[in-house]
Amino acid sequence: MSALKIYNSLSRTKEVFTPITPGYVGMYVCGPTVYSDVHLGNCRTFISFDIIYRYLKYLGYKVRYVRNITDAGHLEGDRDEGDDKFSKKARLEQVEPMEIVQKYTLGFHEVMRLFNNQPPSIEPTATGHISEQIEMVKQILANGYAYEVDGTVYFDVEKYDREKPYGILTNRKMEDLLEGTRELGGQDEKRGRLDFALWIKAKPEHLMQWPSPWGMGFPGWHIECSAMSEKYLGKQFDIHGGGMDLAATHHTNEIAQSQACFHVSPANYWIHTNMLTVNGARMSKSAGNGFLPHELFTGNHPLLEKAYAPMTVRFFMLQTHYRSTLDFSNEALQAAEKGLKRLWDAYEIVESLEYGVQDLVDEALDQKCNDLVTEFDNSMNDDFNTAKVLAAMFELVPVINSFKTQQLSVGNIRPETFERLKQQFRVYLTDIFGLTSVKEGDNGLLDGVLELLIQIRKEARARKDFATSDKIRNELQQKGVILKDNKDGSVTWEVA
RNA sequence: GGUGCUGUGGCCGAGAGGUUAGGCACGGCUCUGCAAAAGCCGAUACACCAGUUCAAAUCUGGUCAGCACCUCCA
Repeated sequence: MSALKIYNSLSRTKEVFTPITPGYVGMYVCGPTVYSDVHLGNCRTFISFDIIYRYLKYLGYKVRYVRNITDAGHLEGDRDEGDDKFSKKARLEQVEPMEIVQKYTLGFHEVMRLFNNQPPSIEPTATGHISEQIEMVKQILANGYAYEVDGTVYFDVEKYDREKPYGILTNRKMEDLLEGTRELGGQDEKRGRLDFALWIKAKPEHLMQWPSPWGMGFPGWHIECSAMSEKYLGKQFDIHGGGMDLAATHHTNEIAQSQACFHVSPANYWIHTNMLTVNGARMSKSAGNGFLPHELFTGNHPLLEKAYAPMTVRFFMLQTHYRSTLDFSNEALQAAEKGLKRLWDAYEIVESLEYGVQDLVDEALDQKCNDLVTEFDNSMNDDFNTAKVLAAMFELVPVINSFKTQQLSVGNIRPETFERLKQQFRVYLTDIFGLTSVKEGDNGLLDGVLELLIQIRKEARARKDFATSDKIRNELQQKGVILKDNKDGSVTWEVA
């Protein structure tokens, strides 16, 4: 089997993945800021990392997956002043900031559950790690990479850059970065234009504040991830992930903080997932083009023609590589819905098939099946190329369907080939891709009624009373139930 | 302005010097009482202009168009 290769943002190339400790992987992913509902773009990132998490486990690694909840310190504006997002929202809704945090954390978890994302191993919160953040700020100060001005502590970017390249993650030079920022105003406390706050002095009316060596205040946004990743994964760990939008500022600052504090680069592999777009423009909260998951599941959105199941959306995302932008549209979603059904039907068929007696083995067919199944792992090892895995799976669908219709016999391939095909189909679809059945749940009553109708129709057909049989089928179809007459005389039904 | 990325058939999207990606939609055929489903076959392609090469959608240079980040956002 090929070795796992991961595109590393640090080197901008695909690298063979080698964990620090053989057999173990530490992975940190930047989680949501819980001051409002997560939109689909956020979900895409977490679904991408869920697949990565599941695949690493499939490869046999023991994975510690840490994903934080940001519930403090995230400022509204681009300057290190003003309220954080929680305080602002709390004032708006006239509740406690922690009520905001609780509400949207629960909502986030519910959405993750609907998408069948596995929970991370540890989900630490910023407010739960204030002292760790303070300790880190103290150490950075002691190491000389930060300075305090009136209760606020800033990171000295230009000093840091003289020793370590600050813009290493996004390949930017200091001069270019400075060019893109405004001049410091007279009232600015910061020494350098790129300096960012590690700890921020709170105004008396500020709702969320903690005591620190610099007075009452709250942590800057970036320090929480550095402090919590160090606490649970160590000063150096394997993978750090997040959305691409976080690379230039948040992750760049994380690297600088950790280096300044511990003198090592925190993560070996940086993975960045690309954005979800709507009509070619990035989906974002501020642009107002965000889709909420429940709008999608209910179809209650002006741009949606119908509702889409969570699994349809998950599958839709799997059809694109995680580093490509993915454009969101009705057409694409409908195509995904049909494609998933075709694939899932084939999966159910292969699950129900048993290997009987070996027939004359069709060498070309046997080889084709084996090659396509081998493609699954090879494609995933090539930087988690889920789209390519799906292509291989779809190529197996006609083969599987032909086993059912007996246009091909299962005995035409070797028993070990069949078992491997069956197992890998299941493992990939359910364990790695995390897909579940989109069918309606068990409904004994409906089941019984339909069996009766199918029986009456069968009798009508037996006496060639097609008017009656067609009436039953057509009217059921209008009610949303599709009957299918199979070759072997059996009849199956499904909800449209 | 800086840093990157992208431009693939009607739509969505992989791939990456020679070999069918795949899905959806479309056309033909088979099966079927008729359908549906399924199977088989098929058409439509790599933004533009040069260059390298026996061979380029794939490499190089240029042109055009778009996107993202550099400011809160996954």
